[in-house]
Amino acid sequence: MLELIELFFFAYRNFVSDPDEILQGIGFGRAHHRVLHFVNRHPGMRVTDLLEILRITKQSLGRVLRELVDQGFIDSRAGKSDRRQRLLYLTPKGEALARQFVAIQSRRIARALSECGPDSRELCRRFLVAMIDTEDRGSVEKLIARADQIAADPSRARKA
Amino acid sequence: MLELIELFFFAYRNFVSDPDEILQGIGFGRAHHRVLHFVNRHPGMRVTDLLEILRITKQSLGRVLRELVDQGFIDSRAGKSDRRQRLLYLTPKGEALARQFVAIQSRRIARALSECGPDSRELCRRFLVAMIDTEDRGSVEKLIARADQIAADPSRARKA
DNA sequence: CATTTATGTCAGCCATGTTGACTTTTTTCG
DNA sequence: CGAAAAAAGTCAACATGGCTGACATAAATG
Repeated sequence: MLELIELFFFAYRNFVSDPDEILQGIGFGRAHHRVLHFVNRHPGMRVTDLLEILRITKQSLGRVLRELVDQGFIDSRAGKSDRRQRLLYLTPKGEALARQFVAIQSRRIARALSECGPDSRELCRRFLVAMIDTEDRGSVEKLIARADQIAADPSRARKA
Repeated sequence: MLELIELFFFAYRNFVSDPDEILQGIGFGRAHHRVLHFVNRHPGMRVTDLLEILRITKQSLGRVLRELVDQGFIDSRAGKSDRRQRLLYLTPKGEALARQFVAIQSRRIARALSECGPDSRELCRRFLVAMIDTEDRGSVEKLIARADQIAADPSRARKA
């Protein structure tokens, strides 16, 4: 059991070190990456959505989000049905960056999966799901499913 | 692929949230946990060993290690064959705390494995190993093997 | 219209990681 | 033997990113 504890630690450390290289080049940090990632996956999401997904305070988010907006990676627009809201979209610049992150993260996972064999993907997925708190699994899986739907049919994203 | 990226993020977040509860109660942080964990696994390890495993600077380590020593969780002794070195051991107080961490982390993993079925442990192990940089795998596996040996035969730990 | 909600801002603090520089003691090796 | 190297430690400053509390504005709600 201790072995898996340690392997999880080392694996995750390497997993996040890949995007770090990109982040360092642009003067951003991991918090920026996370924000960019989820806005990429959920165009038109609200600030509140991000707070819920990332489980950070609005002050923490505000700092990072402001930099991403100021530097042209994210576009923040008032909602149509509720003008208090700020709906978040990636700019083309932001999308290009997000693609870079996805690519570099996917590479590591793809390589790991290919080493483990053709049927390992599903078991790994199940393991990671099982590592998530029971009460959160539904919302995480729903979040992922919804993002996949949007990727398949972009008209499903929230409009502004 | 994006699914696994996100699942890994959420899984790890939950994984480290368990020890956080303990840490918060004693006014320590994750860096303390990591130090305690590896000293537990490698009694008699040197400061340099910790720096290498954790890949942090001696200044970072020094701060946390000092607190653990000052508060009686870790015992630091000069080496016999090289008096420059500081060999690190857990005190009984430190061991008790380390046991708590191991227990709470093991619980989550054990539950996840039991959900995935009897043969999933080996595949999960392989996946996590495969997620580690190729050039680090040897040393990580050796580190784990060595710790397991010490756990099986404590006389193999470094003496001070 | 009073209250609530969504977002944003100000401020201060904390944990932990980094860099650079310097110090002391001990070990190494020519 | 002594210069150089090594192990550890310390001081200082800074960065990132998370937190708390308080406050403000605009918009929505009942």
